[in-house]
Amino acid sequence: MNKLQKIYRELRKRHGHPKDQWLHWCKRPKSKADKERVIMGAILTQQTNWNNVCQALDNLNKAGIKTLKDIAALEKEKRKVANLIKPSGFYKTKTKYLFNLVDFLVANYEDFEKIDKSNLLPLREKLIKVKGVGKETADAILLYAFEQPVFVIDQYTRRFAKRKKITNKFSYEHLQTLFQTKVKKDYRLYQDYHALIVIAEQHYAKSQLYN
DNA sequence: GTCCAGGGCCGTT
DNA sequence: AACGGCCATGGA
Repeated sequence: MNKLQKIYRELRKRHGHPKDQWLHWCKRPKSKADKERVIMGAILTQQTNWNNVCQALDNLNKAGIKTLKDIAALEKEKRKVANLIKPSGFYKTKTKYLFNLVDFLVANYEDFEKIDKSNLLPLREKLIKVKGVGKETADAILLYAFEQPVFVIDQYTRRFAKRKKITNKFSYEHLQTLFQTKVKKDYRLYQDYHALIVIAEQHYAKSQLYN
């Protein structure tokens, strides 16, 4: 058993199974609606705290905007969307990014639950070409919506890797390759592992608060 | 009032 | 390739 596998066991021992908890605020995305919400969240959460993202998603929901198609249909009323997502910050940029992504997905992957998952490699490249979608956002979409065994590298993962001295190189590629080669390729495991990293880092941050 | 949060783009070296 | 400025809100 390698180090990353041991760490996963320790995390499970200490924090239990993340169960349906994903990223502390949202259930493991199972239904198509959940997955579409995760896709919206992937843009809204860029450099933004979850409380603000929740408010934005809540605003969209209350306005009856629940699916990617709902957003795509508002092509002529982007201001409306912009106002609803204001709490998530950077709202003018994020409105553009959101429409870029939604337009791409609706046009090419509308029924993304039924597409051929044996040939998804090019999808990551296509996603990254969408203006506003970088590596992390693309990988979050692949892991949570397309259920691909892709390890998402974010600030929490980086801090965790540093704190645990998992490696001494922290580039996106290096960390991702590390996790993906040392941890069994299973999207559910990657989702759980990542959720546990977030939980662990939040615990750690709290414990450091009074030091 | 100040600081910062789960990125990504763009211009400059 | 690497770095810095920028985007904006709400909670601590």
